[in-house]
Amino acid sequence: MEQKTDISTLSLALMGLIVQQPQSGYDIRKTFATTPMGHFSNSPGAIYPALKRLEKDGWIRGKVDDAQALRPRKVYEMTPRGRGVLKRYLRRPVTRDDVIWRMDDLMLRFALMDGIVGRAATLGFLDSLARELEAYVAHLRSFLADVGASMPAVGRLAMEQGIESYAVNAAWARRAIKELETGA
Amino acid sequence: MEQKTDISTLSLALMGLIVQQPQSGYDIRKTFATTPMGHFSNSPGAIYPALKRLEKDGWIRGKVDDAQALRPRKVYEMTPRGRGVLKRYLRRPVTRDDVIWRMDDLMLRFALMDGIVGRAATLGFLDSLARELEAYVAHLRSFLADVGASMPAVGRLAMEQGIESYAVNAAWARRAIKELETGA
DNA sequence: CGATACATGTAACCGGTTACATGATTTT
DNA sequence: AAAATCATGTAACCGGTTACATGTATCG
Repeated sequence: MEQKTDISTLSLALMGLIVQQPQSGYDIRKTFATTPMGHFSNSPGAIYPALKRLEKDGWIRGKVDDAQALRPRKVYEMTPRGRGVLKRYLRRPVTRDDVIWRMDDLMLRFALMDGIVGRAATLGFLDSLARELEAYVAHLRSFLADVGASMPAVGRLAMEQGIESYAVNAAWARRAIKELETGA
Repeated sequence: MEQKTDISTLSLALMGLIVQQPQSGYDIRKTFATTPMGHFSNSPGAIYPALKRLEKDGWIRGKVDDAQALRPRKVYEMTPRGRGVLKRYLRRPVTRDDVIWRMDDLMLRFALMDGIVGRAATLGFLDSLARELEAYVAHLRSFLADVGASMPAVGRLAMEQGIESYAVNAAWARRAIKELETGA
């Protein structure tokens, strides 16, 4: 029995909302439309099919709620199996590839994990995130030091923008660790 | 005669390399593999089909170079039509949607535009980029001020990360303007 | 009566990812 | 002889985007 371990960022966002409180696709769309969570999509043509897939995989379960709505709503809730998959996914180590290719995904994982796998795991996550970011920043800086002189000004500036972005994320992660350790 | 105006980030990166110097898919892959440009893809299954599409659209033209290679290389060069499309694309105004959904694309546009549409356009681009970023940061900050108190600590921290990223990009854009104005 | 909110969906399209194929030459 | 380099590609799959479809109920 092979275990599928890959989850798209959108699916992760959907599960992250559903795990906090059972809700319908429409509810999710409203959240996406009114908060920065909308960063993860805003089109029904992505959300409804994604919910179907999650249901087909047995990670969420939809119940038709015909009670008082104009049109029957389908309220999804997490299955135990889905919770397990989600926990495993959230506990995956942070890789270099993640920080290069999937920063969005990492931030979403961070936002969800505290409530699902606990504070200790969150702190560990932030620490490894900071390490990977710092290592990557060092790599980019040395690349820039090597070839920067021979690059046109705009090329150098573009690289600096990238480096600064990663660096500010690393600093943020360090600060987040402190806040979570001292705060509640 | 409708004019297609949409260009994927990968296609833009390909044209950006080819416009600077005619080259083959393999050359491009090497650049992607050894520089941060690799951020825009690294798989032949994306690059070769994308080159074919660009050729089919008449934006680039490939010539087989059978000279001394082990296996014949196909060297692509820009067509006048392709140059026109590229210029028009690079001159498009910066929108709010761009900064939310396509920051990568914006940075690539910045890196390419100086050489293709000139310094003045680049400075104008940076100014409107900074404005859009600052406006979006203000929007996010006011959202956070409204609902931040009622959010869990990790939610607030996640939002702060996003805000800081945009803010550092805005500051970078302002600094880039100064450097490009005073430098060469 | 028309617009808006509620609520869920489908179909066509596009393009990126993964994995594999091909085949010559040079290096170990 | 095996592995790596040069160089280009294809096929299957997946999932996101866009645009459209559907139907009720309430509000102005």
